[in-house]
Amino acid sequence: MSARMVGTMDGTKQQRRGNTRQRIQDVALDLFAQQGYEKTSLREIAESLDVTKAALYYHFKTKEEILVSIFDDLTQPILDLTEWGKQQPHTLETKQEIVRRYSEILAGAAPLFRFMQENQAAVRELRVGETFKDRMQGLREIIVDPDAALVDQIRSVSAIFTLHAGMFFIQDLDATPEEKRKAVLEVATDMVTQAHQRTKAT
Amino acid sequence: MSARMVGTMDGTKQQRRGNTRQRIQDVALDLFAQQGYEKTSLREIAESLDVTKAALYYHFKTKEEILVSIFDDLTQPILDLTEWGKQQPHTLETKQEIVRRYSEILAGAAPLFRFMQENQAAVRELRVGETFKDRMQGLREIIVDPDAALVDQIRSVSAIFTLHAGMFFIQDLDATPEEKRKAVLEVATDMVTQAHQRTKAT
Amino acid sequence: MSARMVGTMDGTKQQRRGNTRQRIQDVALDLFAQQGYEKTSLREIAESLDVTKAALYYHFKTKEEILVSIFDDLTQPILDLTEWGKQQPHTLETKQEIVRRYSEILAGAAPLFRFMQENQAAVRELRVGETFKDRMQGLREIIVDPDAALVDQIRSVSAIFTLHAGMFFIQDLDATPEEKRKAVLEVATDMVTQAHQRTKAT
Amino acid sequence: MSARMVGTMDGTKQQRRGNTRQRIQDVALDLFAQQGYEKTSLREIAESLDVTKAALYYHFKTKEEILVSIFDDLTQPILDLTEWGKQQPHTLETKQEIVRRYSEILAGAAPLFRFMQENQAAVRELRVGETFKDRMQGLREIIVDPDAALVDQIRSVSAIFTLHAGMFFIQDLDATPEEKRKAVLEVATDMVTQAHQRTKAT
DNA sequence: GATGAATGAGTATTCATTCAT
DNA sequence: AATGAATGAATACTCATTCAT
Repeated sequence: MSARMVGTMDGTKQQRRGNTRQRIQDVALDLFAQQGYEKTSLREIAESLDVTKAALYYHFKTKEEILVSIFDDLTQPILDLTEWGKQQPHTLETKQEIVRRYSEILAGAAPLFRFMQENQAAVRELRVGETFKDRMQGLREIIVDPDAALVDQIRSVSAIFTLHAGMFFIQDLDATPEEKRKAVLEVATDMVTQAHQRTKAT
Repeated sequence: MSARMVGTMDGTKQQRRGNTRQRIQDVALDLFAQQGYEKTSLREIAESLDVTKAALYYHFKTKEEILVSIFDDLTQPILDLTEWGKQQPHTLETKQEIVRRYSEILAGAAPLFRFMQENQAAVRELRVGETFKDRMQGLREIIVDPDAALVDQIRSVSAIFTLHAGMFFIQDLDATPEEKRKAVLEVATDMVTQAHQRTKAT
Repeated sequence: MSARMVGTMDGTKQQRRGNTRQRIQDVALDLFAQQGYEKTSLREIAESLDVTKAALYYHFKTKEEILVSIFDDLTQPILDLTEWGKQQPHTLETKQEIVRRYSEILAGAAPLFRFMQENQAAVRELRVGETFKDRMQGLREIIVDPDAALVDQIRSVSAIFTLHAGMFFIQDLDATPEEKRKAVLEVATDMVTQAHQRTKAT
Repeated sequence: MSARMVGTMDGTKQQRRGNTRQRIQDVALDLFAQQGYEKTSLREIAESLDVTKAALYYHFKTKEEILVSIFDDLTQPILDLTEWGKQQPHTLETKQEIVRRYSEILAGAAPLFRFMQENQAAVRELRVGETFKDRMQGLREIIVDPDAALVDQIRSVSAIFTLHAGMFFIQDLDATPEEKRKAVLEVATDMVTQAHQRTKAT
């Protein structure tokens, strides 16, 4: 269920060698995503792992740092994508490719993005809040043409939101996850395309 | 900043007539929206109003009930809109009108909707969580055509999501709030229109 | 169910003329007996009667005073009995008569005595605690012969305790309440008789 | 005064090794017995021990659990006695032995039994309430002959109550505690004997 | 690489009581 | 004869964090 698989080849209890840090991150992310950041207590995380709270403090300085560490690991791809995007010409093809790759990133770390979406208030005063905003801002600067009409700027931004929405608000639609992801991507691509073309048509 | 203004014409402290209940709701909504539901304590609300915590309990049975009361008051318009929508033919014009009116409802109770958006995790296990889901579901059933292609269903849902996102994620764009609202509405209308027309074209 | 019946001949809501004080006492005693003194809140009493807490304060100065008023009304018979007993010769017949009459008093105000028995800790630091002790002490002085052997003194005290216990700890025995009361009375009388006779035999 | 002594040979404050749990139980029982369960707050217990309230929660999950733990430790002997009694023939000698041993158990955990007696109302809705009832029921089944006349059944039950009463309602009689315990035991034994013989005489 | 024991600050909630109307 | 509005003090309980071992 978790973002990163923890190889537990043998069912023995003695698998906890050097991987405790990872296990904490995995369990924490699952709980954060399910119940929210504030509602998830360190006691809960510790009990889920069958270690003491103090053990968490051996690996992380604070509760926030657990989140930060997960976040940093899992949002690195956004940075990479932005970096790549900046070096490309601002063509339609680039934008479409960004949208496509972003869709993959989202799918690859769904619990984290779900968490970020559903805990904006809690996350706002945490360091990750700012960082996330910055990373998203980076993406925006590539996708949104500052010379475009307001409507088209919004169309571009909305393309990204559509991807986000697609991850969580569409679960009841009647299709396989993969079909849905494809369809969402198509809609988002479409929006970014329309925005681009209308701008160039001016 | 609050949804409903509490006229305090005179600065005197002795204005505590019958309006305390309202004042609690107003202050609570502001704080919930700013800091999140969990992070906002009853102590904080009470201190903001210069009353004791016990006074809050005279007016509301629990913390949750404060939220519920605000929510019930402020989301009634969605119910009304859905009711109206159900009685209309499922034409393009109806859908556009729904989008337009929904945009107005959103603008009219912005702090609440911002709160709901940013506190989904916290709200999920509260009664308002379910209720909100239900109310949104009602809207969806009018706007989304079950016979439409998957992409077009997504386009419709995304239109609504765009309206929501538009309220909070677009603040840095360079335009007045009213211009932005108009533009967001235009994009959303456009999406719903495309979804409708593509479906009918089949 | 309550100690004193409140004539509610008509089912109308308007029966609350001058009897509110009484109704408070009745409801309070029932709740005190069921849940204990500490666990019964004035809110609960008020809600049971469909009046406000403040109304209770119109009739009684404090929570304790509600209990005191009930207690004073209902334990008067013990005082009367003691008064009567003092004027009698300390014969066996007198003691037996005391036991018999006390059994009736107990049966006539069962909820109060149950309450006193089950809430000794709570009642100890209330005025009624002291008062009750005093009243029981009065009875004891008549029934217990100071010249009797220790065992026989205990036998006498235990007779009274048997009456008390008989009211509540014997509910599962297979007999009608009236049969049980009679049987308990017989045992108690027997104990007091044995105590008396052994003493006189010396 | 407490049931179990906590050896604090040195008066130093730094004795907090592994005995905190025990100290909590001891202090709690003393306070519960003195003031009642409801009236005794965790703050009070904590302050008596010079630790914080949170420390109590490290050792016990709830206030009730403190009581349960004390209760379980201290009423185990009743279970043992019942177990023993079940394996014996239901002779007079067995019943007398049961009464004798029960008297010792009572004396050995006087504060707890005093507490149970004086806090029946409070204890009724706690787990210990049910458990205690069950344990007493076990004893009763051995001592009370179901074929005996109602009076004799009551006589047997009353024997047990006499033991209880003996612990608390006889403090003002003029004799040493040990003398009193002996005398109470004699009375109780007598009652059980009479009940037994009358039944067999039939 | 962890635990056992504890803390300080906080939380939502409840209670008996007051008082102007 | 009673209410509406409020208070001050308390309660059981939780949390993130610390630190000696």
